[in-house]
Amino acid sequence: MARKPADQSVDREDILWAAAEVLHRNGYEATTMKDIAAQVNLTAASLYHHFKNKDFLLLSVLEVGLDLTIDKLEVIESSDLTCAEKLGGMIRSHVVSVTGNVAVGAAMVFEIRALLNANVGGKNGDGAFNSEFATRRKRFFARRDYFEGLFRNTVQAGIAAGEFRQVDAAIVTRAMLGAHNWVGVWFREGGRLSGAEVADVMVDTWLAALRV
Amino acid sequence: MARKPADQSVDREDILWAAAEVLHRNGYEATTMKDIAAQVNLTAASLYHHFKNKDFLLLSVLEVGLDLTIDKLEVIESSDLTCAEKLGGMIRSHVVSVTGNVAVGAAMVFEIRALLNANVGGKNGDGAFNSEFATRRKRFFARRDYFEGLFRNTVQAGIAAGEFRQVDAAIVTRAMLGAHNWVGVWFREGGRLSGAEVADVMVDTWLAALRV
DNA sequence: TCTATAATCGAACCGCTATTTGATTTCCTT
DNA sequence: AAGGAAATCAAATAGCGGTTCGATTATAGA
Repeated sequence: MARKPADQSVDREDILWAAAEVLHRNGYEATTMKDIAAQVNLTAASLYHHFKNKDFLLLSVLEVGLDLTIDKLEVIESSDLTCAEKLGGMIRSHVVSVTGNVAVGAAMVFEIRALLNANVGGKNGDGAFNSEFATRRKRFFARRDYFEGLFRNTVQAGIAAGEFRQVDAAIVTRAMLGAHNWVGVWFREGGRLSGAEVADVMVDTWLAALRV
Repeated sequence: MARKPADQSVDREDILWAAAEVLHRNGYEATTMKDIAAQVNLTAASLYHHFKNKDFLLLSVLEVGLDLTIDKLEVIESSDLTCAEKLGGMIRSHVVSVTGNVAVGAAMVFEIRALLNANVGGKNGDGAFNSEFATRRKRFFARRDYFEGLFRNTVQAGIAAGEFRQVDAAIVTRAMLGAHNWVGVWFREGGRLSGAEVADVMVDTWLAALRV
């Protein structure tokens, strides 16, 4: 009794982007599987062929977003630029990422709380799921710390090298990331500035804040 | 068939703080009326004597948080300090507010999307509710813009007065507010720094970023 | 003390949402 | 062409959550 399998041209990737978009718009809890499915012309039931359940889908979105961002940062970190040049590059890269894919950027920021609450309280004591989920979630948060560390270490190194003035690197780094994350909230394609231009302002601002 | 009306010592105010706290922990959609009620030893049904419904409760939390913050800022704005002094005071005030009541601070930031989605799509065409809600929501967003304007105008004035270097005031202001908002996410009472100390770092950072 | 009003509760209602299941269709490989 | 695997769907399930309702208790004023 199935009807219009139609396209059958939707893959895991498509669903991930669609989910990121809806998540950005509505937030995890307010996002229904139906919403996500509709975005790719599927029914909610079909999503379960691609993802174990809603929590895994969210986790996958976050993983992809974080991986993409980290990959670019690592290239910069392992270059032989000065700390100021490195930090500038990292800021630009991060902000461009956020403006380039607002959905993923915002999901990264706002849905992490949902990830924390997810799959605890053990509604389904389903060992297999919970175990894999717990592992991947833990790894995600570890990577998130690593991500923050990339920025913080660069700030710290710059201070040590005398390129930056003495500041509380941990706090300043978080201030920086907060500013970047917030971009995902207000940035709109087609506004006064492009993503790259916003990124330039950010680079300028933070290097000014740190200049000795 | 009612049982233990017990205390009867809970007022609207108590519920607001409780709601802010739960909201901060779980987010609007993941927060149930039962959760909020439990926080003040009530049942979900009882909340409806104090608030029309869940959306109004959220809105009230946001209104209170914003009002408190704006009140303090206005005092500073109408003083006769230099722009740098004003901006420093405003930053300190805002950050202290956020660290002092993380719940309200975070709710202000993270639950605004919920407010946007709330009460639209007209499940209940209930004219009275929807109309009052729409009005108050609109006013809330207007005040939110006003709040941002307080900072932006001070930055702008500082540039005009030659106290600050030439920057894109709109973007820098948003960067600033993003940094402050983010504090509500990571700050924990009893950590390495107090709220006031974090605020000091912020003031130092932003004045450094703007110094000519 | 008596009474009106406020605050509270338990229970029930209803809609919505994640998820499962079993059939059906499409697609790839041979 | 044929068969199996993959993708999709409709329908059903189960439970949760906001909200309403009527009854009960507390409280403040006359």
